[in-house]
Amino acid sequence: MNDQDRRSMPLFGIGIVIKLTELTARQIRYYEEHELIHPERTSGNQRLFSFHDVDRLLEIKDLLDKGLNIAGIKLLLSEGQEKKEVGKKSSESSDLSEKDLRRILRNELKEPGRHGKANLRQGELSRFFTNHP
Amino acid sequence: MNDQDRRSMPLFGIGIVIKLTELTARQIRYYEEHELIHPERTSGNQRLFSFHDVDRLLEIKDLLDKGLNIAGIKLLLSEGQEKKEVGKKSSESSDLSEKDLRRILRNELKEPGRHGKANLRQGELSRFFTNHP
DNA sequence: AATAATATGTTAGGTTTTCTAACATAAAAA
DNA sequence: TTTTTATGTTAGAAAACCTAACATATTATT
Repeated sequence: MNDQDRRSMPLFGIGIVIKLTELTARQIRYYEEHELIHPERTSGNQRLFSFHDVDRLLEIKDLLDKGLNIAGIKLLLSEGQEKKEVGKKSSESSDLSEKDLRRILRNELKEPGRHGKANLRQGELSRFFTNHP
Repeated sequence: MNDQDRRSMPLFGIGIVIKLTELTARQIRYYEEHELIHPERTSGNQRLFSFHDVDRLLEIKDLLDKGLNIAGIKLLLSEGQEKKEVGKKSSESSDLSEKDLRRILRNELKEPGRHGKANLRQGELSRFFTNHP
């Protein structure tokens, strides 16, 4: 089992995730509804979150704090996932380059620090529990 | 927050622990009843296990496989916990030195390997998720 | 061998947690 | 001003978990 597997292993119930992220259940489910996270389910349909999911949620929280909306966050976080996106004739849903948009958003956020609210920074949970590089 | 805190942070519901350890709920509760583990509880009295708890459970499983009973395991695993054991006039409950007993049990187990049942070895879960030293 | 202890299975009834779906609403965007 | 967005709240149902009790196979003790 590699690091990637470990980070995506379904481990946490929503109750613990609520405490870890300080998000509400409603928020977490809303972000899932909008495909920002994709937690597993138990056989009985209860959500099971991985380290990776929790990291994403912390990132989402951070970006919302910074004024982004769900659509923007979705673009930002979908970085690197556009692997075998087959059959998408250039610009399926938006009409300006998504890569450019991402770059814009990215730059819009380059002023760091001074957003001291979350008890766990950004996407640091799994790093917290995994390696200290 | 240090490593110790991380390892003892209550994170897992019993359902996930059942999968991780391949123990039954009955077994896990029985081991708690006999004070081999001390999982936290939610405000609603549901058990919440830490990495450390899961490690202990894997160790317990291993030792049971090797023929130890609960009492023996309890002695073995209580290693290092006899810090400020005040007011215990020498041998409270047993009459031969507990330290000796532990040493005996310890030696009884020095033939390793060939017990290939558990899917996760010994007390390796949290190491799996934390540092690779 | 007979009896007792140990470790675990099973079941029942109750409580807690989580689920979806619907409606409500403040703030932001159009 | 009207619409959209992100979140709150509520209700009813399902899932997960709880304790307690009784059952039982295996192992120890007498």
